[in-house]
Amino acid sequence: MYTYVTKKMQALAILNAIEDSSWMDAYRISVDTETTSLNPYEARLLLISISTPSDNYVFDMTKLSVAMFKQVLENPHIIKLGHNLTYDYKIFYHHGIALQNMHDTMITDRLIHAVGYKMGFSLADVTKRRLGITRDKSIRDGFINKTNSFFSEEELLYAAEDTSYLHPIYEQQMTEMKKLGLMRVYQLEMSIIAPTAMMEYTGVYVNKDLLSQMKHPFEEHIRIANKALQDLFIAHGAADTIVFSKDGYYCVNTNSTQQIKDMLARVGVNIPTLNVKDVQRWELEQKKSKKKKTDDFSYFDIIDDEEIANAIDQYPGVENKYLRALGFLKGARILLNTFIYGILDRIDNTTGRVHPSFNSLGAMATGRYSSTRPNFQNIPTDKKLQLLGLGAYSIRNCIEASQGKRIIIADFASIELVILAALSNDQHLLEEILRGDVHTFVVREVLNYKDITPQNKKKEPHKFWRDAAKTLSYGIAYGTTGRNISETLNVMLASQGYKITPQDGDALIAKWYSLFPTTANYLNANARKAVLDGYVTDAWGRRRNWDRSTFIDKWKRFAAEREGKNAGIQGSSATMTKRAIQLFWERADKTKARMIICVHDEIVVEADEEYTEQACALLKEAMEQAIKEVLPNVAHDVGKYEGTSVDPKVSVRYDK
DNA sequence: TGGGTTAGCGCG
DNA sequence: AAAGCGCGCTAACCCA
Repeated sequence: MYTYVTKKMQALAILNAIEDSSWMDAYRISVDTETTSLNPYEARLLLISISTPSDNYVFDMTKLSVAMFKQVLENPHIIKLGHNLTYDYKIFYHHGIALQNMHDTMITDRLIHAVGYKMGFSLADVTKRRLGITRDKSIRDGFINKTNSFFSEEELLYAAEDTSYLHPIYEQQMTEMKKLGLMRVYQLEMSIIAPTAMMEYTGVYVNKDLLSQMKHPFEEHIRIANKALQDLFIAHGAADTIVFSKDGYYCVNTNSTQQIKDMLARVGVNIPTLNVKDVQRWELEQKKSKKKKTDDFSYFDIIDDEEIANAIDQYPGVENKYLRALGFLKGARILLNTFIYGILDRIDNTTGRVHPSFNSLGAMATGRYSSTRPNFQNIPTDKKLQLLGLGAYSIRNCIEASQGKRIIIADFASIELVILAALSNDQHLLEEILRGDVHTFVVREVLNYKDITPQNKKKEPHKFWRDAAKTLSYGIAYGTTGRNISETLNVMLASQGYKITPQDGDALIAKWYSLFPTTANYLNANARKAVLDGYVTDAWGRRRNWDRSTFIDKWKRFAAEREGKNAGIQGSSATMTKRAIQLFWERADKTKARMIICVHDEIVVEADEEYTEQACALLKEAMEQAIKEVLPNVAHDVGKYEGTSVDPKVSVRYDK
């Protein structure tokens, strides 16, 4: 049963009645919008569906004005239920309405489930799972690009049902969250819907011309590296057929892992996989068995462009010259296709900006944000471009503050070890991190390299050891194994002439654990908890869950142990960032400063030039307060030491 | 032809 | 045989 509302007087009467109910404790309505587009700048509002706990209304927005909804939707005493409210927030904001007091049934279900495997969270999925009702999504899809203003009985009923289901879903969710101790993180998640929606709505200014200028040099690098590989395979007799086209000739599609592996086998390089990690593993084996070289040639003999030949020659990671050229080619290709064409294609026609989606529980197992279309959490650093011999260009520098504004970048510097130490309440580790230099300590005590001092730690060869110590400590926070850490360290320390066996790796982890037994206990306890209880929690009670029935497979169990060690750390880090986002949202002038990107432990804000100083201060304050609230046992030290102080940087672009 | 998966690589 | 955590995107590949 629902009421189809087309007349202004009728609509006002209904909205007034809802407003009158707001004196009730925790009075709630559910809200949904049907629009012609998912882009808030283009979307035409077709229907607004509202359900109270007892009645369903479908408002025909082709006949009614959205302004009359302002009072109800902004009323802080009325809870607004919705599925994926980030979207509805943007739609209403575009019409001058800022939703208040939201309960998002999609985010809440993600929070409750929080598992490491793929699960559906569309309204249809949640309705099916919780109420056993199957929904036909095709009716909803019919609203997109709708040109007329006639609504069928079926469409109206569908809209009304959608909102009516949200009430029983809400009741289930609240009961479950209270039982699971999730209320604190739930409040946090709901409070960042608005800043998340506004981050998407605001978008990021990208200098189109600057980014476009990068196409040609990247294409040249790719063309030359590709030609070099073709020539090599042909010269070494690996080519069956050579195809000639207007762009030159080729014997293999260098994009195809399968074809490349076949070609490599023909020139004597028999390798199972081509990713860097496996290649490094394979190369170590080759060295051990003293196989004779199959790549006895120079890039300078086959590549005319000296600079590119040199860049490939210097490209780090792997030794074998076929594989190195291939790695170089793949690196250049991903940058061109994903980040240059990919971002250019996403510049919005209406705003001239790029509007990525930020999914506040995209990393649904851990609590971190994810970013899509495009992903703004994996923009290459300038170092990557330098390695490709393209250091004259920068993708990050194409992301600019718009006219009269500034970009502010602030991150929690190396917060994960602080979190690990604080969660473990390991006074010794905290002491080393906060008042000393834990990596230098690990160099001396675990790696047994004694020449390092606080003064020379940034100079070679001491820096090598410090980097290795850093890798070991972070590896431990990720639940690394002896075998893995030995391989990683072998690559890092190869130039120093050191070799580490998997057994040595085990010994390093054991030594690290023996120096910080309290932290070791925390990590091992969480590994056990993941397996025995099927969940672990972060500092504010955020849970990550595992399906314990899979643990009869010991490899699944081992994976859960590693994940269990890391989940509390990564979850707490996400909680900290989100708390900072909320505090900044509460305190900053939203018309003068807005978050535009969030990369896990980094918050990027675009602010009016004259408001920059104040925005920096507010951001620093919000982030440092977040550290204190998430890690109360280090609150006393916050702001005093490198690991617990935040130092926002101001620029006209996203440079880091 | 179209959807789902895999391999590889970008970031924290 | 499987072995560091968390993500998303592109091209190739696989199958219907």
